Amino acid sequence: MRLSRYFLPILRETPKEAEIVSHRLMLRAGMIRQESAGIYAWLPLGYRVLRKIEQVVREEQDRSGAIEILMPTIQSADLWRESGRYDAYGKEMLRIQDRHERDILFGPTNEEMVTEIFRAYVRSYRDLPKNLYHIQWKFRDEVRPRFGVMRSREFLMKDAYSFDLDQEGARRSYNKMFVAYLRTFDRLGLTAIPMKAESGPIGGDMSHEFIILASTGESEVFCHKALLDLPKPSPDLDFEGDLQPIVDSWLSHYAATEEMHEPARFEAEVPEDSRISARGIEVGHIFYFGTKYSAPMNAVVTGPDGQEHPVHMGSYGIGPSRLAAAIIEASHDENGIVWPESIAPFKVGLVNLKVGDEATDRACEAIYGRLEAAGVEVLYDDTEERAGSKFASMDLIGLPWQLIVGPKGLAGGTVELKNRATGERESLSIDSALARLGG
RNA sequence: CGGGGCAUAGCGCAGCCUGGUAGCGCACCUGGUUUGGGACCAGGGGGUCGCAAGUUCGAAUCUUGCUGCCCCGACCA
Repeated sequence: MRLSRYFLPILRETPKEAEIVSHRLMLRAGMIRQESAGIYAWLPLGYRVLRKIEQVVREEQDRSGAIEILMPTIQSADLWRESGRYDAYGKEMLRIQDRHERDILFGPTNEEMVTEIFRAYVRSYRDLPKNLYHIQWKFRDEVRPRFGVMRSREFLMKDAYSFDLDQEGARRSYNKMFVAYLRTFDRLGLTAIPMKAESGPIGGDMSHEFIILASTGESEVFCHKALLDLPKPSPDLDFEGDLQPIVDSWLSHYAATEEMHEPARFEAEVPEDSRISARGIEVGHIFYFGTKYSAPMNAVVTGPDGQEHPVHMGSYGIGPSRLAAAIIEASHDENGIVWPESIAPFKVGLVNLKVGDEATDRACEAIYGRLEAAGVEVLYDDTEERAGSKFASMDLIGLPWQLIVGPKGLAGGTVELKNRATGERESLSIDSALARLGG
């Protein structure tokens, strides 16, 4: 992509409403535009990132055996009356009427709908387990949206729903998601720690929030230092195998959010020099809720015993739009964003330091062409800005690599390759620079 | 939902107290000089001063109502 033809509205000054660093950087880097309180348009750079996050989430869901569907954003109130949640949900739910004055709503979540879909088709335990997920916009009318897309009213969520014959099966499904989440966050460049969460009316130990540590996190969290260095499950893991040992290895260390924190246990179980108490951002939440929806909504299957059983369900959420902000919170410096390569909007920023200089233009065009041909995502700054301004913009938008081409280097047959994360710069020949970038 | 604050050009702000032809910086356009970490000079374009009513000869400025947005707290992927 040529910057001169792209739509990248970079702000030099920080809009005053932006309080936390990710919000400031997303606005300055031209990733998002606020349209209403807690409602954002995704501009090209932001949208590229969002799609990449979505794709990583999707790949890991698929790998774990979950199956993608797409349910609507608008739901009928009647469906929610079946579960009793239409009255229970409160003002967070955006309630609307259509032209026939029928009550409808913009979905804050999809348990009822997925249960309705499931019960319409599945009759036998032989068809279980199933895990259906979708990645869809949700709306929760937060009293006080804030921090940009970190806590917005409209947000993108991946929500998966598992169906099993009994609790034992549900635990296996739960474990798959647990492991899939570890892999997902790892691929996104995040160290997410599963922490025991409020399990609601169902009780039990199957409810965890995945938390990343960040100074701007919303809640206080406590955990054992060892959790930061536990190995992540590998891509060739057999999800049909026994995942309990992996799950147990994570749960064997103390980790809790404010609400679930037990100071006495923390002090007893964790040696003083291993205690971490920090702020955290919730980036995922998984929980088992048994027959909470299947029973009232009559989602039943026939078991091996010939009897009908309400299915045991769990639901598993990850917020890609929130993750975009969370990743920035975890990965930035004073100059701007530092994208992990897995979700960077472009891999390389090609900086032409002297547009109009024939040799420089020619070299840049050649490099640009070769990178494009090799399928390397490149943003080519072919604008007539000054060098300093180009450097500042590139640092701000945080592409992992900057390939800097100017007359001085070219005179000696070199270009400069800068690593955004480390700041390290190397003078290389064009060929070896391209080789390094996979071009 | 309780408490506080803001609304003036795309962004950041001044002007308001004490009413009298709307300003600054950045960004944008033109010309010139510059050119490896956010250049300089000269010229230029752009604003129903959030909306509505009131007071007044005259309202960005005073009064009232409304709307939007932000911050602090209680709640949430």
